[in-house]
Amino acid sequence: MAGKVKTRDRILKTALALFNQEGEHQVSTVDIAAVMGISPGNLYYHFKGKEVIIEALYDDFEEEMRQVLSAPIKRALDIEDNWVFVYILFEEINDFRFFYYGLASVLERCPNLRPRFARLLKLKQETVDAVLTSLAKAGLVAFGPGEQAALATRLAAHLTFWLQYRDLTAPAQTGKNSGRAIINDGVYSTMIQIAPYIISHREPYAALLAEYFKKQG
Amino acid sequence: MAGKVKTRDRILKTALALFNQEGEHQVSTVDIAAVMGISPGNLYYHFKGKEVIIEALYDDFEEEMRQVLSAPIKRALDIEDNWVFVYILFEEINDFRFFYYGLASVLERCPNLRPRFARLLKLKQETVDAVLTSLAKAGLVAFGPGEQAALATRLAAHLTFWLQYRDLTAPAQTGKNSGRAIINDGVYSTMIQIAPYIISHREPYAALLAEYFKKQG
DNA sequence: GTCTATAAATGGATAGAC
DNA sequence: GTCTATCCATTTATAGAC
Repeated sequence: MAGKVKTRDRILKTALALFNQEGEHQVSTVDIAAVMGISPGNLYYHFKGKEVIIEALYDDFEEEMRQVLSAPIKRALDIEDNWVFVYILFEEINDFRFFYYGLASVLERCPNLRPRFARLLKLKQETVDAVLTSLAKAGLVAFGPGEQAALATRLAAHLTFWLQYRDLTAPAQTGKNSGRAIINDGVYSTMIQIAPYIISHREPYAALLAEYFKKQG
Repeated sequence: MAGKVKTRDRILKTALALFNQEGEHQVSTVDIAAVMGISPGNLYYHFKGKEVIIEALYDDFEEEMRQVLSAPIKRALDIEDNWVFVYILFEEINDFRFFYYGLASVLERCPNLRPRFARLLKLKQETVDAVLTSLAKAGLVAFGPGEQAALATRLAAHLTFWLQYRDLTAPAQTGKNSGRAIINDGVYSTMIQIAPYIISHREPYAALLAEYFKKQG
């Protein structure tokens, strides 16, 4: 009764897991049904097709992402808070990584997701920009003309393409907690891009970076 | 006789054009044959399948790319030379843009292209690093510890993902010379990332950037 | 080298019984 | 809500005639 999970939700959960594992366009609706042990017809009763499933998953993703991105708006973050913030951001992206690995495929299949994804990218960029502004106001960082906007743009792009980049440069780790390693690398490669602009407490920041780097080694 | 283009080459040329226009996985072998006005059977006589076509195209791309990337090794470049260098790099990428737009799809279909693409990315990064070294030696730029390597890495990634990023942020321009605009934006967004590290001739560089920006407006 | 015809395989989708 | 059975469309791939 109360513990019984609805088939609709099980479909979404299974689809997400399979998409993340194999890539969206390698997984058919029949595959999803087969893994769940239900019939394709049953699956089609709940979702008219694969597009609808993907869009439903995107709804979930966008909602969670917007929530995460609202954190720095609510209150200013110090450097360590930002560390955690970026970590959570990457965790969220990693949870729905099939969007990021197969971006082109997904947007081809679901063209109406394109403007939504673009808007989310813009929101990332604006959020990062706001964070940088608050860091600058706190006197921790300083930017030359245009540098802050450029950095915000770059970091938003970095968030978006990091998984693809990492997949290309590092061997595809199939290990247990390889997800952790990928996230850690992502956080590190993000934070190090801020380093050149730091004007006070440079040493603690460098130490933090070094320690973080050691932990993931 | 001498003017007669071999069918094999026409297939490659047509496939490349279609892939770039519509995206690789939207174009079937039948489509290619139809556009050329030959039969699918004939196409299969020349290429065993789509993979083989894609790999042949990648052979061409890699060869040209390696040639372009060898330029800065042969002789040191000044700032203006580098401008041209980056422009040619983006032109080359744009000529085979279907690899970059649908990277995940392509690598799923042709897994043996993955290590080759990864090696090419590494070569880009090493080349950029060499260019930065020569600029630093000429006293035009200066880097803190680790900054040069980080910048080289970022620029190589930028070259690789620029098309995807631009496609997401800017409306898909179907105009005549939209390719030019995309390339110009790519060059600009690359060169501006070097700006923070310039220590001499800052003004001429800024002027160059501004002028370039005006041209593409 | 090139064609026609057709096979084989897949993935998306629906109808109707239970 | 769920299943079985089936159909349709697309794409890849091959056989054999010209």
